[in-house]
Amino acid sequence: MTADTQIPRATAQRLPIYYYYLSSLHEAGIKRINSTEISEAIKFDAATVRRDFSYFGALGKRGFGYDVSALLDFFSKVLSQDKLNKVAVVGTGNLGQALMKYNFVHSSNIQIVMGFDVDPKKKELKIDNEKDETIPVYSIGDLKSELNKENVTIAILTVPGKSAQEVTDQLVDAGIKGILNFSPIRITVPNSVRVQNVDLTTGMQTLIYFVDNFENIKSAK
Amino acid sequence: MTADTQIPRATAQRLPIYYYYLSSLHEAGIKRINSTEISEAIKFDAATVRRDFSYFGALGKRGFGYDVSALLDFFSKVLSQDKLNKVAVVGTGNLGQALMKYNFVHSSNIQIVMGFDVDPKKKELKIDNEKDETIPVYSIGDLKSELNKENVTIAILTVPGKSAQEVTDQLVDAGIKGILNFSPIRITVPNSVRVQNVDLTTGMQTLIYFVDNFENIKSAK
DNA sequence: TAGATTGTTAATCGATTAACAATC
DNA sequence: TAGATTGTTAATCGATTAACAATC
Repeated sequence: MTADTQIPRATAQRLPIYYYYLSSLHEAGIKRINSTEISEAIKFDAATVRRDFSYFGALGKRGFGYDVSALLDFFSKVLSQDKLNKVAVVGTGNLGQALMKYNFVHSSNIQIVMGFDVDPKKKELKIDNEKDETIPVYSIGDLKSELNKENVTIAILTVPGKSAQEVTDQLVDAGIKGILNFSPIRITVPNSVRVQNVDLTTGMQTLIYFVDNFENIKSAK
Repeated sequence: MTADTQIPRATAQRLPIYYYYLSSLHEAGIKRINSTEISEAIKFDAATVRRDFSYFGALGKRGFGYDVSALLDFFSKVLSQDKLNKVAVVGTGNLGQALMKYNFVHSSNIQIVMGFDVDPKKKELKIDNEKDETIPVYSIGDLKSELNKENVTIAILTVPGKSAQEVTDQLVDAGIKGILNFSPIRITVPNSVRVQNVDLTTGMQTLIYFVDNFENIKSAK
């Protein structure tokens, strides 16, 4: 939880991958693992795995490897798996609704608790996921008050590119601390706000480019 | 379309961002742009922008900048915006259905034309997006025949982590050339198949980590 | 021509990986 | 102890960026 050293971005991005893999090992009753086996499963170099872990201290035992349970517990704390993170979807068009319907069913620590839209008649989205929830949708005008009422500090941005920056400014003003950005726009935020881009359409376009231009891409390795 | 030099991965990943930005400029009637303005909009260094463009040849004019229309046309060809890319969703659970519903509405060159699931009673998903389509869902057993019938070479993988690798092997066997992987598993494919990972839950977990450990992350810049 | 901005060289930075001494 | 595997140093690689000569 408290890291003495600064963690490189690249390492931080891999933490959820490690966590997921360790969970699956734990579930399968595997008690012990080494960096080579981890490496084979998640496709990062074994040295990268050891280096990543070592940022958090000496988590393994030389000549032995890593204790799955202990490691899982540790990363669980690092990734705040114990606390519930309430999230708002901003922009309840096709993509926003799709995400509300999905609602991170397999992550117990993430829950979408409200949506916002310019069009306030999109109220009360009936959701039929495993949890059978109903997620309220509010007008964008009520952003600040509704977010604060429920203490929501993470937002999923699924508005059209055109309004992405404008809505971002409102989110920042409302005290949002993290934005999962689905728009193809690179939004501007103050230094205290974190942005994570999810490249959906962009990722698909890149994939098509990679497929069509197989030979031209450097070291696909 | 034909690049003389090999394109670095990082550059290829930025192409759709450039394309999207150029489209918006074109739509706004802007005829001319320079690397500094592009840089400000998309948040990559101006030198990175010029370097990226230069992999495709000398696309600009010194002392002038870039002609928006010409650049847009060029990238449109590079990214195969003219041809329709038919895509299959494999795993029609919450996330898969959500994506079928979404169906890349804003990208005219991408279309989800079929889905697959182990549970074949999930047939005929009624979709009510702008296009009012009905996308058929087949049994995973019919993967090869149905994909080949429609000449689908791109798949979106939205099966549970547990079966991700097994289903991937079937996709490869069926002749799939590109996989947009939503599972938190890093799948193994032969060298001739491209994989693009989309980190949805993973991205959200990373975001939460970044927010909670603001001070500990290196050079968030 | 003078001014502006590209395309590219060279320097820097961050991330990956090979190699191995430390040590369980 | 002998064998195995970590944690870390040093080398490498790829990507970013500063700086500027080329040139429209």
